[in-house]
Amino acid sequence: MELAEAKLKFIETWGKLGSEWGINRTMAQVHALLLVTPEALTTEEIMETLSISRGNANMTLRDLISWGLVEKQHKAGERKEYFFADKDAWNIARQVAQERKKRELDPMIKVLNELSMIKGDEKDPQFKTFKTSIAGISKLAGNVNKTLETMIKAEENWFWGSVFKLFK
Amino acid sequence: MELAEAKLKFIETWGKLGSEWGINRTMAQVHALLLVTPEALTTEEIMETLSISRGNANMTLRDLISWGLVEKQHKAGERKEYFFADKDAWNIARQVAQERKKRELDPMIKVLNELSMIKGDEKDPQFKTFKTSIAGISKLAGNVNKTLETMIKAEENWFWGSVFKLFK
DNA sequence: AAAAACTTTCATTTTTTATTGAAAGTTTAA
DNA sequence: TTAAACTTTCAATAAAAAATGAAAGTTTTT
Repeated sequence: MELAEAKLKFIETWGKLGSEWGINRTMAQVHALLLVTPEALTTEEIMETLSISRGNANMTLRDLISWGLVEKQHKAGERKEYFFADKDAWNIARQVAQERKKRELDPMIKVLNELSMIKGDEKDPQFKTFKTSIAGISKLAGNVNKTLETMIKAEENWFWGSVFKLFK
Repeated sequence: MELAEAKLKFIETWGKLGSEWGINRTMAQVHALLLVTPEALTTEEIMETLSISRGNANMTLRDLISWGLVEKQHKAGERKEYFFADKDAWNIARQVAQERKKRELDPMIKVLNELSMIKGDEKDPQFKTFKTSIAGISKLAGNVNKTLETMIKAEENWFWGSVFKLFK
């Protein structure tokens, strides 16, 4: 396989994975492109390589920046903005974990806490099932939350080292 | 908050979470409904409660069964099928982990392995960046994979106990 | 063997999500 | 100050995903 072909394959695969996990395919593709590109790229270059419009490229890049996965760069004497992705997989994972926690897990936990409060007749099977199910999901969400907090702060080797020491 | 209201809130929230994670909102809602319902429900009841069509209910339930989250039940002397969800959050998490691993992580790892094979000029920055990025992602994917394998086989208390012993 | 009770399929429609591109906005340079 | 270089916005359009519902399929009962 040629390098060019491999890059395309990676962009396609990363895009597909993203879309399966609720991340806009184009956004994942732009990220993939930047991941396999040593230099920072301009909007123009990204538009051309991925055949997307200026508007799409602009909004996608803004999104990637808001996810903390891409940063703007400026080259001396040039007006254009360049975009560059952190290539470190652990940083990427932490960043994604942090954002999804903030955007999705934290609000979920908030709702679960509200729902846990509900009072009712302990003899009513409807009530009991509700209580028990919510409690179980709350507990799980709490454990995931703690693990993510640890991960977000952790250094890669320490984290996996810790995990695998026990799992062996 | 009334129980009925709380149920609706849970169904809505679970549906939203699902859609953010690439799972059809209706599918997550049907799952949520079954999670807070002690008895098994018929297609008819699900259709009515969630205001969805017969076709949608049928396909969604089949999907949930294929994810291992819901099972069919038959009541003696009745022709209708009833649907019931496992309420155990750890079972649900394991089941989802197992399916997503199979459907998404495993294929990703396969592609990453192919892409890792590529040979080229170590002096070429394009090539070097590609190699390094893919290697980093591969390593991460491998660690996630191992952790999921452990989790899928694990008993809940042992798993979280192990994780938190180290993280403290 | 025909009707009744129920489930599944799938072409069509609806809804949701993503993309386009031209116009408006902004910043720098002439 | 105005033109050039570049970025952002957003109404309109297109594409993708989900939902509908009527017809076809299946199994059981009469």
